[in-house]
Amino acid sequence: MKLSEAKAKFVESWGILGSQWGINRTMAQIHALLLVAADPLTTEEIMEQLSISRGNTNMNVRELMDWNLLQKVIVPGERKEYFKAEKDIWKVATLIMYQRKKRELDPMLKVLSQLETIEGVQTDKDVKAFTSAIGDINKFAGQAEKTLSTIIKAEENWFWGSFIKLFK
Amino acid sequence: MKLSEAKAKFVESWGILGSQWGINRTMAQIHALLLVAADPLTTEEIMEQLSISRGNTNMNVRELMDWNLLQKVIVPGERKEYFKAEKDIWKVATLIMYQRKKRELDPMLKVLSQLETIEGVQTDKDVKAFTSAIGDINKFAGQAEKTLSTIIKAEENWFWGSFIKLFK
DNA sequence: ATTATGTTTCAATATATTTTGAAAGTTCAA
DNA sequence: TTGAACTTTCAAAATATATTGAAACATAAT
Repeated sequence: MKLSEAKAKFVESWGILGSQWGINRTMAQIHALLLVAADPLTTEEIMEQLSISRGNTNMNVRELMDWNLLQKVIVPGERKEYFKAEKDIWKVATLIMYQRKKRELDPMLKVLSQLETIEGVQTDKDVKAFTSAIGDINKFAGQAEKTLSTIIKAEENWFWGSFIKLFK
Repeated sequence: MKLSEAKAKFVESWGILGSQWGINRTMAQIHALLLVAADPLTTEEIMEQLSISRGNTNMNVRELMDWNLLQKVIVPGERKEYFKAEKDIWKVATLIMYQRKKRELDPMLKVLSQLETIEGVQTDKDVKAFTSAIGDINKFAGQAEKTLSTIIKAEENWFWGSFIKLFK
């Protein structure tokens, strides 16, 4: 397989994977393109290589920067902005975990804790079933939150950062 | 908060969470409804409580059964089919992990391994960048695969272990 | 065998999401 | 201050996804 072909295949697969995880296809494709690029790319180059419009490129590049998955690169003497991706895949994973935890798990936990106390007698079969189910889910989500926090914290910490590299 | 209100809130939140993870909202809502229900529900009851059509209900219930998150319950003397959700939240989590691993991670690993060897000299900067990036991602995905398999396997053992105990 | 009850299918429709592209905005250099 | 180079915005269009509902199908009771 040739390099260009392999790149295209990777971009496509990463795009599909992203869309199955609630990330829009173009955003994932731009990310993929920059993950395997040797050098930073400009908006123009991204547009051309993925055959997408300027507006679409701009929007999704900004979104990726919000996630801290992309960085602007300033090339001295150039007006154009270049973009490069975070290449450390473990760092990529923790960045994504951090964003999703913040955007999804944390709000869910807030809702769940609100639902733990409801009106009605605990002897009522329906009340009992509900509080029991919510209690279990809350406990599980709380555990997940703790685990994720630990992983994310570990990555931020230099010592554990180095330690984790052993498993890469 | 009243029980009915709390249920509605939970169904809504679970639906939003699901849609952010590539699971359609209705599917997640049906799952939520049955997770906190004291007893199995019929298609009619699901339709009514979520205000959705028969076709929609049927499709998503079948999808949930494909994921093994729902089971049919036969009530003696009744024509109607009842459905109940797996309530063990850890079991739910591993069932979802299993399905997503099978549908998404495994195919991705297959693609990645195909991409590890490409034409061109390793001294080429672009080739080097590509193989290095893919190598890292592949290693990471392989580790994820192993970890998930271990978790899922452990859960299966636990499940069958308990199941077998019923016959002792 | 006929009817009543319940389930499944799927083309049409509705809804949601993504993408485009041109105009407006910004920044820099002369 | 002007204009060229580049970036951002956003309403309209395109695309993708989900939902409906009625007809076809299946099965049990009479």
